[in-house]
Amino acid sequence: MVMQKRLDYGFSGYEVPSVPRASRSPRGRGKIRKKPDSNQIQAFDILASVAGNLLQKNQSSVPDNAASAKDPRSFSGISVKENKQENQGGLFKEEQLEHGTCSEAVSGCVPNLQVKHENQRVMGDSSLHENHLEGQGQNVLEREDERVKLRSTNEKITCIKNRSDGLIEPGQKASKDCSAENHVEKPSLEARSHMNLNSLPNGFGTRKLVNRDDDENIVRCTQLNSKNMISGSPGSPPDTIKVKDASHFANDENNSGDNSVLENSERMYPFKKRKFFYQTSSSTSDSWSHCQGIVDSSSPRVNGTNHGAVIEESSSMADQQVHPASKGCNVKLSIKSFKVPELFIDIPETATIGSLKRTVMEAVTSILGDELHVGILLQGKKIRDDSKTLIQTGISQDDKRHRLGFMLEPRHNRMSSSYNDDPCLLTTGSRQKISRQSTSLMLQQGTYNVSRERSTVKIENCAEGDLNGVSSLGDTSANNNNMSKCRALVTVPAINMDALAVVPYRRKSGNPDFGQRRIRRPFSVLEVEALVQAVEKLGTGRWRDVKQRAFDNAKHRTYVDLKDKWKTLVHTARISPQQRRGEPVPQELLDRVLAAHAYWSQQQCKHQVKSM
DNA sequence: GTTAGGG
DNA sequence: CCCTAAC
Repeated sequence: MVMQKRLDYGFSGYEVPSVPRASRSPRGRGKIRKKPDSNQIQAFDILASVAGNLLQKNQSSVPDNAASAKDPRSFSGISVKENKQENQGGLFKEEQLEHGTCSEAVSGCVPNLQVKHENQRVMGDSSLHENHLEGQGQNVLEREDERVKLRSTNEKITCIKNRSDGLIEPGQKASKDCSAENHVEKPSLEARSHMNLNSLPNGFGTRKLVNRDDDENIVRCTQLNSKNMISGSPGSPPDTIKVKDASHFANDENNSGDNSVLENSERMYPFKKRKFFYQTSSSTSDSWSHCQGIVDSSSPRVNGTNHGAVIEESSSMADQQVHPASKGCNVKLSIKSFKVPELFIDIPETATIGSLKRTVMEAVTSILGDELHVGILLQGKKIRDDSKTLIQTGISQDDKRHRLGFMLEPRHNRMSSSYNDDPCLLTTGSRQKISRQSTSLMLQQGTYNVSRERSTVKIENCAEGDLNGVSSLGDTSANNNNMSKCRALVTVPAINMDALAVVPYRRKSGNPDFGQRRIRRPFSVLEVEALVQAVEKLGTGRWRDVKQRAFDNAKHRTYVDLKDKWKTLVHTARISPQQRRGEPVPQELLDRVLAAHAYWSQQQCKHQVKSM
């Protein structure tokens, strides 16, 4: 579907100047007040917080799967039996496509995270900058049973298949240093990556990385013929393009078209500001769908198979550890990595590594952006009794291999009940699946145009990031091909934007005590376009209508959000491109913003004058 | 419940 | 995004 005709810059397309109710004169409404303290970190979970920082820093860091190879159950969310398969056995699947494919596990390691108990001192690198996706970390490829696993220490995911792309090939030997097995079960999450929509030329093949979760954590890399992507010529391999969170955000049916929006996401979530709240929610279901953290004894390197997957006390401490009785001995833990749900990524071959990183990061941050609970696993078992001391639990003992694991569990995992306004609302049936893997959105290869079949896209994910629905702009440009076809594995009947845009947290329903700030969800270019279009038509001051018209299905976008976005767009349009941040908004859109803004401002003035 | 604005 | 006065 195409995004709607572009409006002429003329104002002919504007609707009759309906001045907003009671022409609001510049009455100073807002008032200055002290900023809420709500931001204070509340009962927090240092682990979560640290993890957030780390992620923030390493934008694309992907958690390491490695972990508990021994205890697959730790990840979970998924059925236990699946877990039992353990790694080696076939968790990786390879899929071949006509044009070649490859499967790989994608995993990344979060930089070492060290947590010192007692004093809660966090060591380790926590200073990451915000936008540098590149450059850190090294990719490690491992080959296993003909399957290639890719692991990255920091944030890279490499698609191994085509040489043409210059990526590492499976056969190539890559340095490996990361843990080897990580096939633990994890929830799957799909992340669509539409990389720079604007910058990608049309018609490029798309590479798809799929990390599947079902029982296997695998990532498939599929190459598509560029031609196919574009035209979808018959006989061509099915496009496996995925839609990111498949969220279509708004569709204005009336507007001749849908305003579907593709979301580009290239932004990072502001973990800096994010707060993690400790949730006591009881259900620590066995499904740790989100992330699992693995604490590893300090040293990064591991042996053969378990690189860093297991947690140990830091060696330094280990030596000192005395028996349980000894008090006063701090336990140092180094969380080597947190595991995240599987990621499903489709990305054009032409996308840059940076884009890929961003995409992955986005997916990861989306997951982590949720309200999290930290779960502790000791030798595969979840420790639920929060009142136990480390010593009692055995963590402080000198056993060097505690296999202590940290997991980040999204709150909504357990839910099932209150999902009212939660986007995650899916039908019961689908919910079941969801509960199984709360964070995953899986799309299956298929050939269909997302834009039209949105309703069938399914999602199970908690990603908050941008999940707005998106549909390809038919003609607009480079984006078209990107996501021309995708199908969700799990399908939920008619999902609405919400479903697509799964927002993990429930703000008000949960613990009222902790009003959590909503996660930041930058507007995608498509959303901006939809907004602009609506405002052009309706004018400023009718945000509710704008919302209804263009973002009706995007529950996560309130009219206030739209109003705010418009405000920022106007501001953005007025500043120099160099000063703009975030995902670039096409100048053309900004021009429209200014034009519409000027027009409606004028209308408002006229109206006011008239009424005087 | 909306809108407008400052934070 | 949040918060809230003013509607």
